Amino acid sequence: MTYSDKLINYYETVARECVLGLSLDCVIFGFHDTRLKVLLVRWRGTKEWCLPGGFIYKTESVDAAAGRVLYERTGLTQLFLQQFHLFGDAVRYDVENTWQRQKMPMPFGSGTWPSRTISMGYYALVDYTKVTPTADFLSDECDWFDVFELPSLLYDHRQIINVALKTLRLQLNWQPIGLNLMPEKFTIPELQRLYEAVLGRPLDARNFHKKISSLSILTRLNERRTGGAHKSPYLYQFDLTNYQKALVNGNLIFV
Amino acid sequence: MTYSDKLINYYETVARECVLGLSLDCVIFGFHDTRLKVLLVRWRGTKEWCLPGGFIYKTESVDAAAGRVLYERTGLTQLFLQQFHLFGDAVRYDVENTWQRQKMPMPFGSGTWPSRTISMGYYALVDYTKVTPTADFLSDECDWFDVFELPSLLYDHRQIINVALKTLRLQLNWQPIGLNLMPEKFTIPELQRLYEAVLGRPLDARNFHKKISSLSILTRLNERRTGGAHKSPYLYQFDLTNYQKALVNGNLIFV
DNA sequence: GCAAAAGTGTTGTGATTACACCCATGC
DNA sequence: GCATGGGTGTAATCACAACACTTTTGC
Repeated sequence: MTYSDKLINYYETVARECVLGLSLDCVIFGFHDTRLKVLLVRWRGTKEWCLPGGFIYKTESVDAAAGRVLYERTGLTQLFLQQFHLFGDAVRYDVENTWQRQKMPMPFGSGTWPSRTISMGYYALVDYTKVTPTADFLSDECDWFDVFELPSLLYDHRQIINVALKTLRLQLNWQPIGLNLMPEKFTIPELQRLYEAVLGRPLDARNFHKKISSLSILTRLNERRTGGAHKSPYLYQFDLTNYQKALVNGNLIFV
Repeated sequence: MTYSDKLINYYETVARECVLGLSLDCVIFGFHDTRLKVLLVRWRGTKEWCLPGGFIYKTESVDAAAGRVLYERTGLTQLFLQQFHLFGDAVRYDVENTWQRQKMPMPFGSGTWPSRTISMGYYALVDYTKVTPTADFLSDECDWFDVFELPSLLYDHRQIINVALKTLRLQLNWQPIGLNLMPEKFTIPELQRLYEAVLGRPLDARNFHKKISSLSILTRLNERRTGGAHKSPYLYQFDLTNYQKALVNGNLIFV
């Protein structure tokens, strides 16, 4: 059985068992080395990348389907995962061009397969250090990219990432961004780098420290991060109880 | 041809021409007599109400489909219309119970019709005075209801309205709520009633007046609203240029 | 005249911003 | 010892919340 046959077989299975005409695209954000990252997969046999995505089983909730896609690519469960936009334009991208770039028999126009696909966008925030990027049946590779240095993307996925980033910025104050993107232990300057990476502008270290401290959402550990050619910063971890309270009160403001 | 036959015919047409398994529900907010209103339709031959909704033609954008549904129920075009949530639980409501309450042959389980429906929620803000509520093929009646005094609703539509209201409250500061819900000319106390209706709590008249004035988004007209047994308030209208600026700056804050 | 709502200003408080120096570490 | 980044406090400004009385109108 050639890969091409397998692919056709795959689309037949999807057409039988999944909701037709609706798909998911997941923008998975991570944070590493002062940069905001996004997880992409490389389409099999090509140099084209795209967002991890998938279909929804007929008896599965849409949120659960998004969780499943994320688990398959990252190995993580219980992620921070959130709807952000339904991409439903009548013509979202150049189907012909995309088909050629994917170098694969695509099911478009086959009768059972719809000629256009509506896609629900989810974004996820994950701890970069805990992710094991894993390719799937349709892809050769799965890897992180700097959100400001993206490769050539299939479909309208660049636009989807832009909308996700815009949403992330708006929700920075109301959502547990730090909690989900940082590793368990981290320093305050590292957390500041995350906020700076998301907002795209520098923040004042003293004001950041003061603000974070005033929220009582962090616990200082009796450990320091050593190795840098400078004063060793303290390590912190989130105080979950107080973090929840601060979120409910909408106090996490860095606009 | 009986109505029942027509209904079956309708669902067959939808199955042929529309995206299957995905529908729209529109929460249309209006403001009248100091109360926040929502537009509902009464299911034909029953006392059950539900949100105006519809399906998406295969070649139509989802946003355009929502605009179409709204036009059909209100007669308005160019409405403020916004996605707010995708309702995609595997089991959203008791299908059997709903079917009985609708007293109609429903297409569920007919083979071509999917056994579950995912629904995209849109909310719209409209000028109550300009709306002509119009029933459709599936409904006997279309009318406004106080958002806090809703009748018995089909499906999970009460929950959808709750989510829409929550979204509206969150977006009160960032979206042109007043511009879309108020008639062309209005008084500042009337605008204050709208904010109070959305937020569900009273606001201080002096602070409200001061805040609104400081934004320079209103133009005072040389007219007053007469007829009340009290001092006649000035009429105002929105200064669109400055309104847009204030929105971009995120200044419209009444949290 | 009287009831009902409109219109208006000041003050206190809390949050945000701007800003500069010393300290610890690795090399 | 020196370069690098970490850690810390104060003062000015701004936005928001609390608060009371006079004016206008219809009846």
